[in-house]
Amino acid sequence: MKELKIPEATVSRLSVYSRYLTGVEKQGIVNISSGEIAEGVGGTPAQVRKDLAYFGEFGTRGVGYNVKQLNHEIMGILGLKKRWNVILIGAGNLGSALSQYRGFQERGFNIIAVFDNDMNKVGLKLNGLPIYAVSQMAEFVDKNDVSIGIITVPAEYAQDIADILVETQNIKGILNFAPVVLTIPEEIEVRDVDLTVNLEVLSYNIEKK
Amino acid sequence: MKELKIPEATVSRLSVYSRYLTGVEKQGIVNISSGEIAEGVGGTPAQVRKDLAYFGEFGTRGVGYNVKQLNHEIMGILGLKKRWNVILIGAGNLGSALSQYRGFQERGFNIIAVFDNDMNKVGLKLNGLPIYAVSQMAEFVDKNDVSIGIITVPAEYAQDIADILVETQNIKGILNFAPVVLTIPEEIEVRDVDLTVNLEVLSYNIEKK
DNA sequence: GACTGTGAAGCCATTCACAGCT
DNA sequence: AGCTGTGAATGGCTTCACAGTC
Repeated sequence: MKELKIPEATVSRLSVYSRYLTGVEKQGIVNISSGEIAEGVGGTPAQVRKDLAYFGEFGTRGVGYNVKQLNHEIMGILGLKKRWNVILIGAGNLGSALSQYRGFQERGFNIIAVFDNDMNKVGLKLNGLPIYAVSQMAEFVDKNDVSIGIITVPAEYAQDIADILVETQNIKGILNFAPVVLTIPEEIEVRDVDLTVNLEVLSYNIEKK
Repeated sequence: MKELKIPEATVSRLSVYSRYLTGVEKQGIVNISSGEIAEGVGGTPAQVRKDLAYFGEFGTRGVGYNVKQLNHEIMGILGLKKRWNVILIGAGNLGSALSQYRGFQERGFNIIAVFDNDMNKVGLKLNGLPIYAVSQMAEFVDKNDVSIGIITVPAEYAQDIADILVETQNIKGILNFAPVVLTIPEEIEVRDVDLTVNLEVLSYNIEKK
């Protein structure tokens, strides 16, 4: 095992491997080769082995990997052995969809509250989750050990929300769905999810032909 | 201008540049430098110039780029001068969110119908869009010149939906939100959007520190 | 003086190919 | 024989640095 710089693409793939392995595990399969994993996730065997080798020697030569054990290792690497408390800001359509998204729960992310500035929504529930006013957000974050915020407000409000989250000193990461670049101190992790970019790359690739 | 292989990352960034320029254009700004674009989208000036240079010489030395003209060029490159007819398969939460998502409309993607196999939903409207049965999908695609399908069904049904879309001979691209690898003939473009991967990379980056 | 366009250099990620275990 | 782990080779993307143009 080497303590090298890990490619971000490797980390993304580990996440995919882990979800795939979770499914395989449920089927009761005990061992799996890099080739089988590659097949299952749409990659190459060499890539799978290289990705895993950044973090240790998890396999057995001639045999492959123990599914359960490997998945456990990967989840440890990704920080998924514990559960994360997450809040969602923006009770619009996308926020509503994400608040109910099974995948987050299944992978250890508990969305515990939703925040919005629309006073018609505040006090109501969104898929069983309480909706609070943004003015209550900082206090809530600190009291409830929230470390990740998901921003699904319109672009023009995203920076304001980010500023409040940063101030809490508890938030360590932000998943931003607003199509705007956030200015955030670098000790806080930010990832942008851009839904239209994906459609536009598709459009480009189609037209190119 | 060279007809080289274009990095996919470049295409993604062009999409971001274009959306940014659309905003700048609305402010009535006429010219912009690579440095200003970089600032606006969170990149570097050299990157911006290199990305654009793959497709032509759009700027003026000493001056910069004409905002409106550059945006028009980029939209042409991305295939966004026309509008695309899009259908959405899966009238669940995520589908509902996407069907209403402004960003798609604004960028030239018309979602014209939603399909679902839940007979309690079929016949109803989702944010003003008709919900049809999946059995009607192939016919609809061919009659309405639909070229892109957005899959938001659970993982276990995604391949079946993809198979139907492929059969239509009209669909040219698929945006897949199901966390599963689709088997698709290579003449059809596929892009996967994986929501949990982003959260897990965030988790990894937070833990790493 | 300001800013683009671009070859060259540098850096990062993927693929290859094989030694090393079981 | 089968499959992992990994240095080396390759390929691709980004950054640098400067010539070219206005």
